[in-house]
Amino acid sequence: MRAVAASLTARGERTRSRLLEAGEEVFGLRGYHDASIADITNGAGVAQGTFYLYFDSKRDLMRAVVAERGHELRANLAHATAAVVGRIPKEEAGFAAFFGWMARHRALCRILRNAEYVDGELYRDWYRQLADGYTHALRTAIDDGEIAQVEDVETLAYALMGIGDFVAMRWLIFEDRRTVPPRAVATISQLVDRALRTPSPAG
Amino acid sequence: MRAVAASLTARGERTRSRLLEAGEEVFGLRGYHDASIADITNGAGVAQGTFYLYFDSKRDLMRAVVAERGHELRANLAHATAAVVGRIPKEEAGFAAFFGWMARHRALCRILRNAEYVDGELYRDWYRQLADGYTHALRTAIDDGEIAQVEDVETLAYALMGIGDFVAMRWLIFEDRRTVPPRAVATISQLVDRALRTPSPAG
DNA sequence: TGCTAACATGAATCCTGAATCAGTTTCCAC
DNA sequence: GTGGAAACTGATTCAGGATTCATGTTAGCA
Repeated sequence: MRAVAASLTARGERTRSRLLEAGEEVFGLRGYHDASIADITNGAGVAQGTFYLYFDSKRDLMRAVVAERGHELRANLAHATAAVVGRIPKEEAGFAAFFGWMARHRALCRILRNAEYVDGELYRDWYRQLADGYTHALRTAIDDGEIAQVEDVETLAYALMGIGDFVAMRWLIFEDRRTVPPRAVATISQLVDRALRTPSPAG
Repeated sequence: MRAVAASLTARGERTRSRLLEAGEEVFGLRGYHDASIADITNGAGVAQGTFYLYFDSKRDLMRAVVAERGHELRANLAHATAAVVGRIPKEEAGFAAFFGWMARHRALCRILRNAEYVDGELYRDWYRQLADGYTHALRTAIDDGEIAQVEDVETLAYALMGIGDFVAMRWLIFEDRRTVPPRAVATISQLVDRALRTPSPAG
């Protein structure tokens, strides 16, 4: 029953986008359940009723925030690695881009952990979409002899994602830092290099 | 203002423990916010008022559940690796024990992701306590030349924890399986072995 | 048997906050 | 400059659920 459905003038577009940003911030700060619509509309500088012109419900906003940022992140990662040659250098560029993006969206980092009970599908999809692309890229690299064989490629993808997620969490959330420190990034490079490099020079 | 404080007869102990178990289950199923006290007391087979004889609040129960299970997990991991010789075999035993324990406590796996906004300290402490012990063990192994040097040992600990967490999530939560499949465990063994093994036989 | 403290009950209270709605304001095409 | 559609407003409604409380039940001990 969204009143302002597909159309949206420039003005409406701006308001929607302000709500989206306020939502990201407030959800990140207070968590989904403790974030009130009033908090969000205050943050966006509109009245409470305005909220429902753009989103069906609080949950609907949450979905929109995660979906929107998910697109951005995946596009960002694709762009950051596209020009890099070789899977291992691509991994390093990918981790750097991931940490950079997450540092700029720390709220989202926290939102995601909250998302499972707001919308289970949403939460799974966030990781699955990342994992699917990742798995495919890794499999190609293995087939091309660029990186070492593994028993299960999908597990490799999840393992690498887990590394990124936890190291980001350690610094950006636990310590509330604005960046992941270089020595942490360097450590990941070492690990990835050792874990993925083919045993002998590829033939 | 907990009525039945430190004393607790056998009967009281039993009731408390039933509430704790019901809490773990219901929090895991519905999430912290959607779990009602009524759900929990139903699950435990007691009346609503009884809840407040044992816990100050819903949040207090959450804390108790996480703290109690945290102790169990750490004890379990310590026990599973104690008799194993060598850091890399210890890692394999540790991952196996972690997956086994998590499979038996899938609710907790989901609860944790929810815990950040219920009690931030609680959430951080869960990982920090694991990471601190882990970091110490890895540093010792590096000093002993058992595993390869890394730039930052704590990052290594978080990276390994992230691998375990994500692979557990993939199978136990996303697929709702009762175990992590052997090929996933084998893949992790390969990765850990490659990432940690010293380049040349240790001197 | 009767007494007391521990344990248990569940209806009633009370507050929070999502969603609604009856109107008001802005914008632009004509 | 006027009509109407698109935006916007914020007080009000309403349901859900955490917590309380007045009261009942059990178990062990003199």
